[in-house]
Amino acid sequence: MVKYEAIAKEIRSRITDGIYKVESLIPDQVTLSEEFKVSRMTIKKALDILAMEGLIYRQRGSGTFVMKNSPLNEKNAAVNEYDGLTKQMQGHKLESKIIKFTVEFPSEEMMEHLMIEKSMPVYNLIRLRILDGKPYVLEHTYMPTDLATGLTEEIIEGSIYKYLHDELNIKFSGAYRKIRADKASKYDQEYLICDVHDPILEVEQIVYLKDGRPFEHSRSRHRYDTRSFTFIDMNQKF
Amino acid sequence: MVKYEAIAKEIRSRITDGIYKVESLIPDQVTLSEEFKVSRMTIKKALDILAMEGLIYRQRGSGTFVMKNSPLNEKNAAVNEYDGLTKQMQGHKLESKIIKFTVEFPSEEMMEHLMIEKSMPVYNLIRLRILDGKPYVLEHTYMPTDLATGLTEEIIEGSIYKYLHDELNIKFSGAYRKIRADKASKYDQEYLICDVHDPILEVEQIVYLKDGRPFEHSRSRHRYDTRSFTFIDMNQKF
DNA sequence: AAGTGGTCTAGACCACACC
DNA sequence: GTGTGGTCTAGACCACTTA
Repeated sequence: MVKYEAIAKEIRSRITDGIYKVESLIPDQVTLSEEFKVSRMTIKKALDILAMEGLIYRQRGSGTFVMKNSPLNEKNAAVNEYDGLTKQMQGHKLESKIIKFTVEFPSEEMMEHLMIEKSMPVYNLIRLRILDGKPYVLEHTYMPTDLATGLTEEIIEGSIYKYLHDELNIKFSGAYRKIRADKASKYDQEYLICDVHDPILEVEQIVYLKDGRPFEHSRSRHRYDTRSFTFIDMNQKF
Repeated sequence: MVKYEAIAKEIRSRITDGIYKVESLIPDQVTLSEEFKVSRMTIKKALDILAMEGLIYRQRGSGTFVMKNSPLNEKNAAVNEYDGLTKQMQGHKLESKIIKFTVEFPSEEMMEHLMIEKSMPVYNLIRLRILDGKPYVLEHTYMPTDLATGLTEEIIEGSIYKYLHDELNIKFSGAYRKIRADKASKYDQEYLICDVHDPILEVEQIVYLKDGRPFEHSRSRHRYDTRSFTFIDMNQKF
């Protein structure tokens, strides 16, 4: 681990352990650089991380404070979802029911989303994810066959992302997401076991590889009463 | 403007103008530092910004590429909302209809969200925002009276955030948000002019001041067919 | 005036990819 | 080996707050 990450980790635990108390000043950057025997730039980089996490707040001329933080101390499962549900839901029983698993040529829309030619086949996958025995989310996923090669029913019954990571050594750079509310389709009603008039929370997602190629397009449809998305925006310019 | 911001801006326009073409290498950091006559650290800081925006991707040993970007070139009104709707919706006609504007003692829930005592009065404000003549969002807002002092009907008919910024010189550090789908309440139906069975997209938001104090709690309820939230997560660790 | 955090420099070394 | 980006340094200057 690099120095600034290690220092950020140490200071973070001092905050959560109460050594640096809420709403009080922490030592200034020069003092910290002497304590950790690093340059001030390195200390600043460590503090940048904590500021992005919303743990501290810095004011030119005054110093660095520990933030009052109501939502931050909670385990905030922020909207970082492209590492898959399996990883997020550790400690829960997560099952997958495969509803559809085919290979087909892409639609116009999918050609655009995945930036592929008509001739590149895509996996078309519909999975119902069941959390602790209850229907949780219905996922409609498209992946180009040249990037997610060798998918089998066995793999997609478990964790696709584990397979991609461990077997194909695929790395992601990030994702584009769109969240909206929608009416329940017949599909939603059947598999999520919800009423015609129950709202659905849909997350449309395009995941990108490190080189910028789109790797997956999916629409995840959630029951309105089992899922919400929380996140934190800190340190934006005003 | 500081150097690295100016350089980021220049490189950003070279990308959007097609001078640096998609999927191709851009000049290396040393070359750029010579061109802009700055140190390499400053170039790196400029590139950090563009990487966070998802415009470029850097690979150790290889260089810096322009990302293939479908959603990124679009005007992505990301989820940075605490600077108010007025600022975001420039070019559109935005009206506000005040439905409720009172001062009251906080509920247990609001005491917790805003981290205030029972004795600190809060503004309770309900506004319907009307975009280009159509009902757009119904906002339920609570603000402590000691932080948002001097609110009047006149102010809240326009831009509250402009008042806070220009008159009270208040600065924000960020916000906590939760997005969910919900059924339409009687209120929603009446003011957003929607059907009993239309889903609602609700954004719950707590905005924080620079010193970490909670400044506003709001629930913004949107028609499901007029609003979605898009955002980009880039450069996460995997 | 003193002390704080923010920026910037010039240079060094390292990790990694490619040849 | 060469070239790339990532980290780190020691020091400088600036912007800002507080006294």
